[in-house]
Amino acid sequence: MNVKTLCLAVLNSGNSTGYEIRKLVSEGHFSHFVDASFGSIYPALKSLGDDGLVTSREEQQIGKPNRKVYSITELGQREFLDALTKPAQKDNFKSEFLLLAMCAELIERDLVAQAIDRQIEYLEDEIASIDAEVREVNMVGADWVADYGRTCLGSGLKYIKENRGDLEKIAGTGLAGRQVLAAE
Amino acid sequence: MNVKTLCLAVLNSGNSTGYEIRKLVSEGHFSHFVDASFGSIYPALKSLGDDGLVTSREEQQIGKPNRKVYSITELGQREFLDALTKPAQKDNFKSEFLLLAMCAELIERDLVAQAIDRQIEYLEDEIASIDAEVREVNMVGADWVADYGRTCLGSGLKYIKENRGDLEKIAGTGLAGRQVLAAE
DNA sequence: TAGGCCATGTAACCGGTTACATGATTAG
DNA sequence: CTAATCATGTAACCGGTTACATGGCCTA
Repeated sequence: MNVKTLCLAVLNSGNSTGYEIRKLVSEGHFSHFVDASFGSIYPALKSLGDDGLVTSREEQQIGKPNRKVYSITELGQREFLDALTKPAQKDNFKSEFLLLAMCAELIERDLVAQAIDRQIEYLEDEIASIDAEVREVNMVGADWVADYGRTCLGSGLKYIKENRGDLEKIAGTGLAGRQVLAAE
Repeated sequence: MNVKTLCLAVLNSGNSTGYEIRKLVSEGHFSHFVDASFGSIYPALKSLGDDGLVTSREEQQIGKPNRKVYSITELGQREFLDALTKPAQKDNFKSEFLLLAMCAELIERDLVAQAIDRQIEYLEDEIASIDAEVREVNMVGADWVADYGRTCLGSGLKYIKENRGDLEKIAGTGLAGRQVLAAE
């Protein structure tokens, strides 16, 4: 999923500016499963315009900089539908926390506990922001996606809270055996 | 989390070759929360060697190409611990499926149903491979991580199976209203 | 008056992927 | 006989980020 398609997706549900797309995509409700920054969104929008997939009109504002409102064209809609027709790329998940958890035996207990605390806080924040953001998007599918997110994050959070003891128990147990391993 | 640190993490739990690291990291048990390819792992290993964080020795094999077995040094272990001490980067999750789900109203019902089928299959595969791979890693934390993965993926899978009807119901409902939106 | 928000845009940089080169062995 | 597995490595390329430039308005 490249930034162009992402822009089309957002614009497909209503007109928007580059600034707003970035906000939605990297702070708002979309931010939980996609991401993009100014440096890729503005060029993408420009290129989409060149290809006739979007149009734009400049809007004056009082006391604020002009904004360039983009709308998707029929061609753009077709392009977007096309992109969705081909099998979606698999989900992509990266987690430093899980890497640390995997290596727990080699890390001091305090450090592991700290990492767990931070992860819990992070997951709780994430869930809270889903609740807050879902109202800002006028798409029917948003509620379904929000529920899905709450479910997954919630079950992960519950697992960590209930089983953190097990991880903390094994923390540091590999430190003594390290010399043996190194000598091999 | 860059590839170098990732290599240190793997090597911290035992000696390994570039080939094996890639397998573990992009097909094996690590692959569910990190990723890297040959083109980044081999240069990373080389650079780690230059910095004295790992050592390597070449091993002859009969009927197979030589393998270069890397071991982490004490310096490397310290470096790795250091990397883990600073707060972990937040989890990073990307999902084309959720983007599609979010836009469900603008997509034909069949297409949505198809995407859901594929997502279910993907999640089931993912869970099955966790079960298969966890035995291949000799780290105590692996079981905890595997359980975490099963929990999260399982709850997501369950949600999709139970609520797919709701999503399919709203699929395509936005297609008629599109003209109105475009005219605005 | 300092910092944050609104708002658009560019250029340098970088981490990583893709594809290629090489080649023996083994399984189907 | 073909394809896959083992195994290491390089080079071109690319998508995207980071940081910068610009500047008015509003809030603390």
